[in-house]
Amino acid sequence: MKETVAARKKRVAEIDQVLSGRYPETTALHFQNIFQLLVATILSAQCTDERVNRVTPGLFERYPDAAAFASASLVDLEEAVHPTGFFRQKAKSIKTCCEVLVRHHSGEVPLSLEEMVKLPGVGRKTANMVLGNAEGIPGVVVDTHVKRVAARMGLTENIDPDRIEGDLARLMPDDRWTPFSNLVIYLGRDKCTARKAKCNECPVAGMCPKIGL
DNA sequence: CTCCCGATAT
DNA sequence: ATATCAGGAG
Repeated sequence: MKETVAARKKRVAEIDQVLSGRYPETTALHFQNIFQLLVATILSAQCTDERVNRVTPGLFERYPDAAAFASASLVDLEEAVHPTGFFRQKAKSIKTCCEVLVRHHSGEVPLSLEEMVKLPGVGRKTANMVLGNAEGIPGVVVDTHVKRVAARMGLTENIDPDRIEGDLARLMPDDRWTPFSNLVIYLGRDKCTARKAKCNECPVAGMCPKIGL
């Protein structure tokens, strides 16, 4: 029988509560300000945070702000971000993004989703992640982990990330959007992995239809 | 839909 | 050998 919206909301609240207790601190990307988090998040595409964190300290020492990246040599930048993969793409994204920041935003990261998404190399996932974690502006982050876990746990029937974002947003108050996203991402990396999910070790297995609702 | 990149898990 | 990894652009 089909789960009601109210029942699903309650289940989400329980999942949120259990994960909050289990994973008190989930921020994995190292940053000191919103600009650094933006750059780090662009670098994190299809790559682990660990590899990103290995690169960013030296990167921000060499390029402290948007102006520095905007005037950087593309070849140097490519070399600096090389270990994170997709290095040509990412170097170009960061450089052109910083050029836009300098040209149209006084070198500062705009604090709205609509403006951030206009930046080259920045989509909704990146914008929501950055605004939520650096500025406390609520947003559901739908990355590959959230997409997978939400589907497995029966929190959405959609495949499209934008629709999943809407589905999850409607299931909880907006002040839980960012924390819940972080928790689910952590769970996705830790237990609910893409290839071989460790359901026997999962703290919210009891709330997952895959195990038994 | 493909492409970008390379390491690692399976 | 192949799928996947904190995706987004063309």
